Amino acid sequence: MKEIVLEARAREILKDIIANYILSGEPVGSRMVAKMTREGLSPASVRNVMADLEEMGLIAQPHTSAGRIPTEQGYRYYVDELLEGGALPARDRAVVDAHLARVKGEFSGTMEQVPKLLSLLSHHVGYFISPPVADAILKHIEFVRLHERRILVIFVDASETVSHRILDTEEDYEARDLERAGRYLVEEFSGETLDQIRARLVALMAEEKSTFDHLLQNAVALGTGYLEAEAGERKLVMEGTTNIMNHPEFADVETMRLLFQTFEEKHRLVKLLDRCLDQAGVRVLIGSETADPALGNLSLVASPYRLGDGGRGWLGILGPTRMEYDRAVALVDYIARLLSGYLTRQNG
Amino acid sequence: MKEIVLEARAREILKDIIANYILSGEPVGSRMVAKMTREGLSPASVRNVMADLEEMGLIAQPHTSAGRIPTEQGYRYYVDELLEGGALPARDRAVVDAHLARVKGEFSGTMEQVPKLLSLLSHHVGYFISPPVADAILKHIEFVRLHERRILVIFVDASETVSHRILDTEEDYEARDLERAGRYLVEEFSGETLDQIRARLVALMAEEKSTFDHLLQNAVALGTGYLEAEAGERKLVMEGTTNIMNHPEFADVETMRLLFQTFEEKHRLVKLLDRCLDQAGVRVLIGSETADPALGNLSLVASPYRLGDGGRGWLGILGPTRMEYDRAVALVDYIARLLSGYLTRQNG
DNA sequence: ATTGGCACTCAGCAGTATCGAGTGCTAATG
DNA sequence: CATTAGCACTCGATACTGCTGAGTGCCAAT
Repeated sequence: MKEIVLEARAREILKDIIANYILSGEPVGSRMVAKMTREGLSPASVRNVMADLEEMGLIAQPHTSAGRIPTEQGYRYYVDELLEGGALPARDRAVVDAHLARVKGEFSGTMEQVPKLLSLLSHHVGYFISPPVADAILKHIEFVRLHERRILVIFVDASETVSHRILDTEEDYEARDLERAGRYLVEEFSGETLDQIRARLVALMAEEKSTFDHLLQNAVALGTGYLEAEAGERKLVMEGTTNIMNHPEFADVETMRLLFQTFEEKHRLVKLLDRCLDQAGVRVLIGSETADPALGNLSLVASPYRLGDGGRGWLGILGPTRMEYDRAVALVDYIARLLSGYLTRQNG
Repeated sequence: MKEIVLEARAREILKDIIANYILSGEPVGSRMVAKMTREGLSPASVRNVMADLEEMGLIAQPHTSAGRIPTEQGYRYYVDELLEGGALPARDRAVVDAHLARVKGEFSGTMEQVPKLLSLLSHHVGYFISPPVADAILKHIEFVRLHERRILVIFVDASETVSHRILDTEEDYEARDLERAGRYLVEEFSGETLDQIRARLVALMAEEKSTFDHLLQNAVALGTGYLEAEAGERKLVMEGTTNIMNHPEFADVETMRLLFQTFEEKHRLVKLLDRCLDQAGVRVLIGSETADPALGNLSLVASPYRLGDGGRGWLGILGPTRMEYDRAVALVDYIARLLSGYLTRQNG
């Protein structure tokens, strides 16, 4: 995409148009802008500039006799160039602090609270995506015999996330062996990520094949069984989806139906964010940039967070393209930083 | 409520009106009914009967020059008196059988599949409510030391439901003691419900207070800690909420917003069903009978299921009052019976 | 008891007129 | 030469109109 350069006045006017539209939701006319802008420009002059902005594709008219609304590119420019990254208001910071302090360090509580907070303070949809299980750090693992050839695997992550899975095995294991297998795995691999463990297990098996005793083989078999089942999985929690309905641009029932169906297939959003996994800091995807037609004209504000050394997850806000980006970015950024601090400290 | 008695012809006509309205969603006029009814009644005669039915409050006109639609009482009469309880079509039975066979006996899988099935086959919202935790039967319990004074309790139910909870304790327990405590509880209380266990624990403590060794005290303390935290809790899974949007009677965005907000507070539905816990068999609540204004003109079809001896849960369908009650009832009934069979057998 | 006939009601729809917000262009202005 | 006042024009929104047709209630005829 070619660089867009605007002189000061055009920038000012574009900013006014977008800011106004975000607040009111209605097309902004030249008179309105003329009133807002500091220097007493006449509507006619403003119109000239607006014509230029329209030619550049930054704003558009819904119909001939209407004011202008931002295009996606307009929002893009606004977010990239015109937003001065203010801090989150103290009031909101206090709310976040209070809620997160209560679940400090406990991952499952965090997973509940964060999307609620994001939704509450933004009035949009808040989401929280856990790091991939493959990056989880082993703290404890336990095998429980349920029946013959049916074993419950319980896995505890360094951040105290508990997950479990029922495995149907070929062989029938005895409770005592399972216990020892679990203890062995904890002693040997505690503190490593599942990916690392998997790698070392394979290496160990190749290297010392002959010297393996039955116990170790069991542990390995069960461990890899668990790993394979869980590996790429991530959990997504969304909160406040009904907020979407408050916005007039989604008054159309058909659009809404599509949208909510998308919400039900959560993995889509996860995939979407995986594509920009490399990025650090807050990232904003506007409208069609999400590359998911079902998301229609929604925007996504996302930030990664670090879970100790154990991997990265995502959190953020999903709302209409007409969103208060400054607030949204500040909020997401604040929570992501705070959370990384908590979870990392807790884990060190 | 006073008994309503109708002669054969009125019953026939009422049934035709409601059946037709359920299918078409549009008010049914006298001409329409005259065409359907076997004996060649003229529209004028039908009108007379309709006037009677309206007087009795079973049907109503949305406006003067429109046909009739059923009132809530009309639906009530229809469901109670006019519905011949046909069996679920073989086609649907096959779908249910196929899906449930795959998760046969495994509770967590069932909990996922059942609401999906209900939603899929009814095109409405399917829900599934687990039995209260207090009725769960202990199969295995395990304590894991996470930090000092921070313990993970893992509880496995006879139906292989796994739940866990993190407890912050007063005392710092050693890993070895925790292990022994867990083993003690399993040996002593395995096969009993949490409620029974709680009762016996209290009794034991009162009775042999002096002879208690430290270990047992620990086990009791931890066990009751877990019990108190979890006791009344039940889980609710809902599926297919977007189906609601397909129905024209919910085209209004404001109604829909309210409805979805209600869906987010799941406990409401649970409470609702707890009020009719005594009932056996399929139960139908129509419109305001749900006693929850936010549910607007929705109806609820519900049936309890038995989880072995371990307690009862609920499953069912939530849809517009204009619902194919015969199909819905047959579906809910079939799944509830099938499930009770599976889960009970598995557990014996 | 049933039914044909008839006057009546009323939602929905299409057509029409009006209004006003906002534009683009042009000519006048400092 | 940038700015601006003025003006003709466009077009969505709104309100009013009349028409149509589905459906009713009632009454008199069968």
